[in-house]
Amino acid sequence: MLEFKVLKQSEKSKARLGLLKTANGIVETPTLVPVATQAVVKTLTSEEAAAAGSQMLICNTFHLRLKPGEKFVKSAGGLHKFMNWPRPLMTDSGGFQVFSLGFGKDLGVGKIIKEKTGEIVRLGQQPKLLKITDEGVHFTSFLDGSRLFLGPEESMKIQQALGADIIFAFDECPPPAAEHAYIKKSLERTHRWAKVCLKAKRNKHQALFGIVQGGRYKDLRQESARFINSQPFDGFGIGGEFGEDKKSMMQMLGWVTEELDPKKPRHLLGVGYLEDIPKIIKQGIDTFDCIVPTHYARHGIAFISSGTLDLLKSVFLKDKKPLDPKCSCAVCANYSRSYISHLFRAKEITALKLLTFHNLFFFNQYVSKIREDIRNNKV
RNA sequence: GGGGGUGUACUCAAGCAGUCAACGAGGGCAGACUGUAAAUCUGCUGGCCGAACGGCCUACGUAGGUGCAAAUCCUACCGCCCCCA
Repeated sequence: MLEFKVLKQSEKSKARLGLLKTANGIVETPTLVPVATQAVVKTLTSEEAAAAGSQMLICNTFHLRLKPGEKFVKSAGGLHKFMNWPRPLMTDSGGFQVFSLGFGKDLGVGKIIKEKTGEIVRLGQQPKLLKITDEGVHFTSFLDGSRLFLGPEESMKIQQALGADIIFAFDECPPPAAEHAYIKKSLERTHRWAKVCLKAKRNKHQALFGIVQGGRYKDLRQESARFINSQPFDGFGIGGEFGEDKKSMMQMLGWVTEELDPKKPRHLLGVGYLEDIPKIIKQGIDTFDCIVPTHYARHGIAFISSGTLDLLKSVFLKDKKPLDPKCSCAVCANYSRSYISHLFRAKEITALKLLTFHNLFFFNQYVSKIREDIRNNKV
């Protein structure tokens, strides 16, 4: 099972240094959990993901249910063996797809909304591509049009077959800027589902995290955090939206972490622009996953100590420096901006791999430095 | 030498009298992306003025012509391609 030890609680902030012991290894926290939706960190082998400093990966129940189907993964001996990742693994429950394939797609918005919008989703509203009921969510597969139903039991069953070390309760990730009444109703559903997930069977080594929702509303965030905290979960996930700016985001995170048992790990779902990372850690977050380092890499953006580079820009063709002169990764040791820029402009797939590796290494290094800072009383 | 075809913006390529500064694609440029339907998506891409509607100028091989109006029709010339001798 899961063991979580807080090695040090910062006196300057809510940040803490910890060790998360899973059946497949130990994770030093705080840590970034790179996203491996389809049982792969896109463009990298599992060995490379590890070489980039990744300690734990998160795969997706929804995607693996559709492709290849959990039975193939199970017959391969589980996710760890299937993807050759003999280290800690998480699976997301599919709750995020309720949003990303639903209102997120309809409204053309991400999880976090930039401009002030007011309340744009009302109680009773349904997204176009899927139907949310009290039992679960009916999806239409984008692969072949087939119907897929995902509810708490289904999600748990699939996650049991996949066999990750940490699995998440099936939640509704509600759209940002939904009105209070919508979030309240959604929250009741998510809480009911949380109880169903707790009752469902899972493998002995699997820890179950409950997910706190509540949108941008303080009363609902607190209510959700208290409820999830009162249940026998092994840890917490914090999901949904966090308002329109970073300040409100940190405030909202604070409402939640205040209510959570400090002895259990907290995972923030899907947040992690580089500049967000120190802030969420200071709010008491232990682990967090984010597509940014890998996703942006495939779009040509390198994260470096002095900011970001867009390798698609022609200026980099004549730039012989490494991506980041201060970075000690294998890509920076061996390749120039010029070369990587050329590969991008020539649409060579190796470009994606080189940048993904660097970004991941850079993010992991960045978080490792924060762990150091917590240890040394700097954070 | 005879016959046929063709020449369009950075490139390829549509258009074959007015709705054409010219479809589309590539390239170029700019922007977006936070529990990944994402090696993706969006916008711009002749010049000048304008926030915009729009206006003016220059442009469809070259030079003339017809016509209210030409990338589109006619004449000559130039270049490329194919077939026959």
